[in-house]
Amino acid sequence: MSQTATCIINTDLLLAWGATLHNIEKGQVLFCEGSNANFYYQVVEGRIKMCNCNDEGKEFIQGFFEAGESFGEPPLFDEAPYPASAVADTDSTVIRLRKENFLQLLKDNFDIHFNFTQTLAKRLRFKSVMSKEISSYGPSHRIMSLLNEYKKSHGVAETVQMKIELTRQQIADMTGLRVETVIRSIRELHEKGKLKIEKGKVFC
Amino acid sequence: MSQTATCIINTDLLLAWGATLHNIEKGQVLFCEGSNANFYYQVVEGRIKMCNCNDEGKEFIQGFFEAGESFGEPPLFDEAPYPASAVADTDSTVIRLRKENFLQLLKDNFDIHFNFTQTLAKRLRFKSVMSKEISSYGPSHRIMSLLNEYKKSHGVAETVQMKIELTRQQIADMTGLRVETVIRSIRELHEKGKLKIEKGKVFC
DNA sequence: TTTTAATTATGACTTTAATCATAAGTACTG
DNA sequence: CAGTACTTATGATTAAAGTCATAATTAAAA
Repeated sequence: MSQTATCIINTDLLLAWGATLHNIEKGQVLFCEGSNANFYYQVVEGRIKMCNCNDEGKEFIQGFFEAGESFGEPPLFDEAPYPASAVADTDSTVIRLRKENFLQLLKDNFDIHFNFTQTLAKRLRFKSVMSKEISSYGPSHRIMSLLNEYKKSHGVAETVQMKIELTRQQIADMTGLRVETVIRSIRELHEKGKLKIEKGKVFC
Repeated sequence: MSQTATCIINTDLLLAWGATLHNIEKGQVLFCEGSNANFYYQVVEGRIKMCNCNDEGKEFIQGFFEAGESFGEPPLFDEAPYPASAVADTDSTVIRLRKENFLQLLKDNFDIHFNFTQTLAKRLRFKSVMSKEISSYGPSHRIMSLLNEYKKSHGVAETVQMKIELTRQQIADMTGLRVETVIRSIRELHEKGKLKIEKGKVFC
């Protein structure tokens, strides 16, 4: 189930460098927007949500991170506080390594450093695509674009159909729309044959 | 004028590695969205705009890059095409280095590699902030947030006032709004004393 | 300085997604 | 399998930004 093959950094290596494993329950907060970063984090099992909460309580989801993926890295490099909070979206296991050890690990190992740089580049690409979508297109287009990125990140070809493990609310929070708008747009996309709804679940 | 101190990679070093300088006129395109990347780019003088053009001709500006900053890097690391186009916003000089040489340069020099990783981290932070703003807040809030980021990227403290070298149209294209909306919002912010308009120019 | 181009300004109207309210469907729990 | 919680569904209304049209400033060029 968990795609250990695409781990950013091998779990055993992290453990050898002094990393520790942590089980966290759904809903538990790992770190908060505005606080300082002391650890490098990687998902071992489950799903972590990075999100912002605005003044009126509306949530914006920066992204989900699954097995093998790292998250919350920018503050390790620019000394500024976290731009978003990390919350367990399902019961999860994460591995974390002290910042100093992580930076030393990068220094000692070019391949890992380079692999990590590739990760940031990919993340940047995802952000570029989503911000373009959010600011230039209407609901349906945004949603389709998100679903395609979702598939891509799960290694599924655009031509192959997969079950999308996101609620309408989560899609809304990732695209800057309201639940009702997402529900209506997805219905419309279903009617136009651009995706399929089965027992409420989206297949795309 | 040009902040050579904060160069991602020293110009002389790049030249020693075989980089070449290029003068480009305002409006000239350096590379296009969807094409493949062969070079690492850095601004020597002037300003480069990274942007997307949607179906209806509406432009979305991913960001501006000024003296010392690099741009268009993600494709050098993930083999995918450019997510946006690069256009000279003013007459500019850029320095570019063949991809293979650039990657070798990173391999041979940890400090540069690390410095580069820091750059990507900062860029990612900017994108996180802007996408949160665009999807969660109204025009005035988005604009203020962009202007603050603009100041930060120019090394100006939030408390100090500076002239914003962006037209209303450019602000609109960076925040996903329309010119008229930006004009009206900036007027309103001016009336509320959150910024100042002098001969049409914004001071914040 | 005069002309021209680009940018900012403002009003009237329209569209679209947000909001509010309520109901139906699905899935988890004891 | 009944009951509860969550998610999806749908209609009616509202508000806010987009659109269109036109004018006034400001900056650049002749």
